[in-house]
Amino acid sequence: MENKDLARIFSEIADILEIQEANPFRIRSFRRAAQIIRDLTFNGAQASREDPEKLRKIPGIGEGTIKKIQEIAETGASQEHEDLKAQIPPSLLTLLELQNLGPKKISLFWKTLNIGTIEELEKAAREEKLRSLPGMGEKSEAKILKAIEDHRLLQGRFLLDDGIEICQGLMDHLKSKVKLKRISPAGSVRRRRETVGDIDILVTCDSPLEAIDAFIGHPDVQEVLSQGETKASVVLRRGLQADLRVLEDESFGAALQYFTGSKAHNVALRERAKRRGYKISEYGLFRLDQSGEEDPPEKVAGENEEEIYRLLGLSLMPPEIRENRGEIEKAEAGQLPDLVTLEDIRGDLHMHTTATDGRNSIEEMAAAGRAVGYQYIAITDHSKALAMTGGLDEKRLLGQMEEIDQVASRMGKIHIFKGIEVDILNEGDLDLDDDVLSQLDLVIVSVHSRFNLSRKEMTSRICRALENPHVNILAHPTGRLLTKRGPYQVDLEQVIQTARENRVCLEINAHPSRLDLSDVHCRMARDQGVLISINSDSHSRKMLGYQEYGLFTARRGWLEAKDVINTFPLEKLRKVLKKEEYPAGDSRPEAGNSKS
DNA sequence: GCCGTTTTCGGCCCGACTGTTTTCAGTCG
Repeated sequence: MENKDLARIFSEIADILEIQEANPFRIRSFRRAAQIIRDLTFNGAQASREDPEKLRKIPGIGEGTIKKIQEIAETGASQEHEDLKAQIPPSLLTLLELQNLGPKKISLFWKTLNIGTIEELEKAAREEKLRSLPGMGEKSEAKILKAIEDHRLLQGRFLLDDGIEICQGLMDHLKSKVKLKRISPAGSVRRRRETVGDIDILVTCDSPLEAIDAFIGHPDVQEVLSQGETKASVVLRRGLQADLRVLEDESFGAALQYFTGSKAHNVALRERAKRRGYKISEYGLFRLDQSGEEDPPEKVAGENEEEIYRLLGLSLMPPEIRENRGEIEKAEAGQLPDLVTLEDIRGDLHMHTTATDGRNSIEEMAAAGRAVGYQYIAITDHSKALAMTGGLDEKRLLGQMEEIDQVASRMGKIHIFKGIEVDILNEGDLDLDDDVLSQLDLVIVSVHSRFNLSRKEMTSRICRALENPHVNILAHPTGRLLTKRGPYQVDLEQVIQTARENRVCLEINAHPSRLDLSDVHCRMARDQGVLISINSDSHSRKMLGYQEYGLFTARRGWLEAKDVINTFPLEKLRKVLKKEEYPAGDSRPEAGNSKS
């Protein structure tokens, strides 16, 4: 039993209790437990049997939680969870995924109109049956229809971290069951797209049928869609489709190229091949005879990707940029970007501590940063407007700055920047006084409220904040939550220009559910010479590892190390934060020519 | 459900916004 599965049970219990209007503090306990379990650095189910004291010592985990974990570890389920599920329609919880719809409203709709599914809710809203309910009106009805529309648009895709994890699990399973020669993920997982629609795995081996059997025999397989000698398709328990293809060694590279895509990239590549007298397929690159007929086709490449690209006059390009956004032209000219790598990253400039809504102390975060080899980190807790997190006011912030000095003197080796993630208020004012901001090394600004301003209002609100001379970084610039909430309306071109003029950097928030800036906007910023900071926005030390996902997005946005400030050595970064330097893009040859 | 302690039960991050009300409930972060 994985921590994620355990955590899901606890949070579902909380969801159902909430709909039933149970004791809110009990609900909060379940949620807290779910969060803690999700973030455990060891297997919780296993610990509950072998060393329950290890769990008991964690604040927020009490006897009740431990008993539940033990029960789930032993029986695979929790009786209370099962009982609760039996009391509501199974689909009721999915209504919680709709924006602006919480447990109270859902409970009301269910109890008065017997609404248990999104479809029923939509019907009721269209028939104007909701508006007569207490606390409801025309506008609420319209908002619900909008939320349903948003939900449909975002449905059916999974976050990249889930995709990678599920894919890795399947690959590990295959490797443990069958002797494989080669194995690789393909598709959007390999391209590191921010969300993935399905999982593609390619293998070569001597016994294809065994590979197929092992694949469909995975414990998470819920349904086998198709099963043949070289290919199988399944639906996994979590609703995601996965495909396995078993190949010959000599066509592995061709298949990898073909199934990695993207579709647009492949179409462009096939056109190019045809112009040059080739045909390209999942089985290889074939030279056609003079007449353009393929009889007999001569296979000239297929075992590895590099050969195929080389014969088409192209250097091999990283999977992340295969989107037909100009990479083929650059590859032809030998001008592919030298993409930033994880090894280039020297620090993390956005993280929280127990002073607000983080779960580790300054010292713990610094130690964790040092452990991953960082030269510097920045402590950037929330400001007071975010009351729910216990955001810092001026006085507490000054206290924290002193504390950072003390920790820094103890820690040595890793540099700790004193920072803040200060809220951008309604009109673009900042939530803390300028004279305190001026004493910090690093000021991050971000929007956490009033997401539905008009595009014009939001743009001017954000730009006004960027004009404050103390501001260094705009965090999660569009506020989106992948698969849950779209970006707020904002003119990013205007924001990018304002950032450039004021020597402000834009963030790639590396949290897998944000990845904000997106790859495309990242490229846009880069082309305008705006510097980027890749930040984990960690709320616990474990989350420092999210940097990898920010890095994927940066690579998909064509960033090189010189575009990313947290690849800079300490002294250079200091100058950027003081706005003495802003070494980006002044003479970027392709500035303004990004092809999309 | 968890915690701390006043060892046996009471308290448990909260402010802003929206749409509905005519003083507030629900949702979000």
